[in-house]
Amino acid sequence: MQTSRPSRTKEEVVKDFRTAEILDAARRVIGELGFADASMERIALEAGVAKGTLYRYFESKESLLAHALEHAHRDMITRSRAATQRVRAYRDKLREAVRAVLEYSAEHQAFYQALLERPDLSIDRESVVARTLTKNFEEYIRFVSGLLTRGARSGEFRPVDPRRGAQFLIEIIRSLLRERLADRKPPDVDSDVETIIDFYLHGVGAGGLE
Amino acid sequence: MQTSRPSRTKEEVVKDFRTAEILDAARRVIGELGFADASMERIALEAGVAKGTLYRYFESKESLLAHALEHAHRDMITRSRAATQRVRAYRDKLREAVRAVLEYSAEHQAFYQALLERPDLSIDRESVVARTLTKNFEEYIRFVSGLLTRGARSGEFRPVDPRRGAQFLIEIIRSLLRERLADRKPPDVDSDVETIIDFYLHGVGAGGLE
Amino acid sequence: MQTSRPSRTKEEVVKDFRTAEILDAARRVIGELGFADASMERIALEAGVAKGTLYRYFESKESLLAHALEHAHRDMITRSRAATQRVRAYRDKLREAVRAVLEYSAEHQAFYQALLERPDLSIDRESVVARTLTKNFEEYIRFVSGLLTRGARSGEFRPVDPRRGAQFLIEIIRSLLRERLADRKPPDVDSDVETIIDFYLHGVGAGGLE
Amino acid sequence: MQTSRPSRTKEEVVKDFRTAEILDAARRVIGELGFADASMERIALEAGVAKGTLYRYFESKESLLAHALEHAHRDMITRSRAATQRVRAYRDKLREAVRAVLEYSAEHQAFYQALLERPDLSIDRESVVARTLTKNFEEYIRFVSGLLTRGARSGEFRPVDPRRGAQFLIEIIRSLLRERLADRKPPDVDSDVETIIDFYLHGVGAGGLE
DNA sequence: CATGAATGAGGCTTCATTCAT
DNA sequence: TATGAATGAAGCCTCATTCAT
Repeated sequence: MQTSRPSRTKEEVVKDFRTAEILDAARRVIGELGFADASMERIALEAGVAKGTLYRYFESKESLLAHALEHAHRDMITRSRAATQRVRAYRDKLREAVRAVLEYSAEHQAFYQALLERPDLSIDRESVVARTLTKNFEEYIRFVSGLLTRGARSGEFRPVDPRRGAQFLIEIIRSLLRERLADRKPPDVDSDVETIIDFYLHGVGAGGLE
Repeated sequence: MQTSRPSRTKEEVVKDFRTAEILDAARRVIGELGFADASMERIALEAGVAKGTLYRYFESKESLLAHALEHAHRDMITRSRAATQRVRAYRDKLREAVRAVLEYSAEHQAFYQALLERPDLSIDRESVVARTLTKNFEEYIRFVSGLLTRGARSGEFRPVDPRRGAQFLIEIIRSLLRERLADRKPPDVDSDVETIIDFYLHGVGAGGLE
Repeated sequence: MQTSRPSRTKEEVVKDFRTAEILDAARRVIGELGFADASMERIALEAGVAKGTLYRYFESKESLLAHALEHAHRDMITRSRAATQRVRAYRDKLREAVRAVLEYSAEHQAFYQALLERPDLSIDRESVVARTLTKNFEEYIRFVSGLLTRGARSGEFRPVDPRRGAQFLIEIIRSLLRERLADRKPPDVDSDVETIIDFYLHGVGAGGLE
Repeated sequence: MQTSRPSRTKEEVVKDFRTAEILDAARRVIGELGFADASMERIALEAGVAKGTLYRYFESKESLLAHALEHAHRDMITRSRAATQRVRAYRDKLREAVRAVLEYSAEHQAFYQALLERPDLSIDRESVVARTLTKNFEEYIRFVSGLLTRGARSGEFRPVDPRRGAQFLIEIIRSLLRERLADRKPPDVDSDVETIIDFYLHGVGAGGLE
């Protein structure tokens, strides 16, 4: 009467569930305290498990943090891709990608900064966390620069170096994100999306010859 | 013929020299290992002094790091201001400010990132270091937004929110900086300056209606 | 037949046992080296645990020392009270209180001095340890001066200032204690008790007019 | 014209003067902060000399503290002896000795406690300081017990163990001293002298049989 | 002789990791 | 498998002592 041998045993399901719980807890703790003060103790507390349990799911703190980043990154990039597919024009795709990021961040608060973070002063540069950040960052860069490349081909964008262009967009988003996170009552997402897109498309120049 | 105003005793000169040596050592260590792993032990080693000696010059690790940031920030902003005064047009002022930052960073490598850094995931958010970063960042924001405001009045720039505009520029510079720092052989500064200015003034839009 | 109220889990029992072990180790170390040289390292060694373990039981060195004092003080005052209740006459109560102290100290050696110690030259005067000493000392003062007051009312004692009288008794005890502790073979307790009581009741005067 | 070769050269006089200055400074610092917090830095500051200078006069911190104790002890015992010689009766001698101590302590405040201090919890027991304290204490004990012995021979005192009797007196004095030092406005010396002498001669007993 | 900058041993405390239950 | 007590390396800081000037 048992269901036809599921591809995953009950143990595996439980394990995956716990893993996700822990990663979420890590996300919350990092968001609240920052990387530097996110201790295993605190993460365990937040996850409602014992400290030792964390080591049954992750081999080290480094690994746990790296997975937490990866986890959130997956979430975010999935949303971004989905959002861009709902519209046609590349300007609109860009707009929706920006909106997806801002919305995601609104849900996950401060932690989110780390997603677009690069290997930074704060983190041991040889570390797994650093490599994960770099990898995630690169993936997002490729995603955005893909939009730019195809948008340039379609004539909607100037033919700028797409990698550079993508980087710039990401930085601008992060900058605005930071403000939003600092604000107790940030403006609504739409208005910030427009600010970014307007600036990103037209720059600050008055339009005359340079 | 010698001036009768010694103004600084030999001891003061020596003290200032040592202070600068330590700050430079700190700058190198932070550049190499990041904030999180910059220990007093390591800084002392780099400076060629004993651990205890650091405490003759700075009352705590926090204070030392904060001063290292401040020290570099002063250098950089001084250069930026000077550079902008050598030219008239606001677009040129902007260009020279960007160049000053890139050049300064070329000399001080990775540490430099911290200068434009804001209180970040890596750093205890209540700390003196965090406050110093915020202060420095705010000062640079005011400097750039001053340029934007006056440039807008002169008709060279669109009337965007100057604080936002300044933030965006700084983020773009940081983004490029990061690439330069990662590159073993970064392109020459002029070319990167043009990339930034071009993007910053015109955006990536093709120019049609949005 | 067994009680159904476990009241304390096995973990709590173990915890209490360890706590007591550590406090005893601290007591020995303080007794051996004095407060000033009682380091956490040394206490951990004496207790047979790692340095870090101490911090699972006490939040700081101060707290550990303060609890060690408190721990021993509780022991001692409990015994003193019990001893005084076994006899009627106030002179006898006094005698038994003195005996309790001397006996207790015989068991706990040098550390014991600290129990009757007041915030002293050796200890940071604002510290928790200092406050604990003061508190303990005051409690003992009240206990003794209670005996004096009631004994005076019963006509057994002269109506001296009871607080002063209590202080004097404690100091006399301490003085004798010190000798006992210094001696490898102190005289038996009874004889010292009589010495104290005799002196305390009659003074050194020959009895004529002053 | 120079005075006929003084027994001490000018250098020696200066040296002795400096030595005394430093010892006084140490006395003040110990009185203010206690032994545990009396650092060489602080003593040098108080004495108005450089830290290194202290080591020209004393070979170590230990030695300096021991000499400071010795120095103050000499002062005090000299006064006590002188005071006892101004009167005949042993009860009066005792009274004057007590008064000398209280008066001396009024001048030198908290530091004074250390004079009657015995090797204590606070101090490394093998140390020079500990040995100095013991020595000083013993000397004072001998002084007082001499009074008691001779007073007993003259019939003024009961024939108690003179060493014990001396100890008890010293402890009683210390106890009162402590109160005086804690009080912002201690009662006048005379009244405390009488309290001590009254208690010391007659005890607290009501006079009936024990 | 005097100075005070420099030293470095040693003290307190934190926290990632291990392991017996 | 989960726990959390125990561990000890490593970090920050203090201060007695030394020594070049």
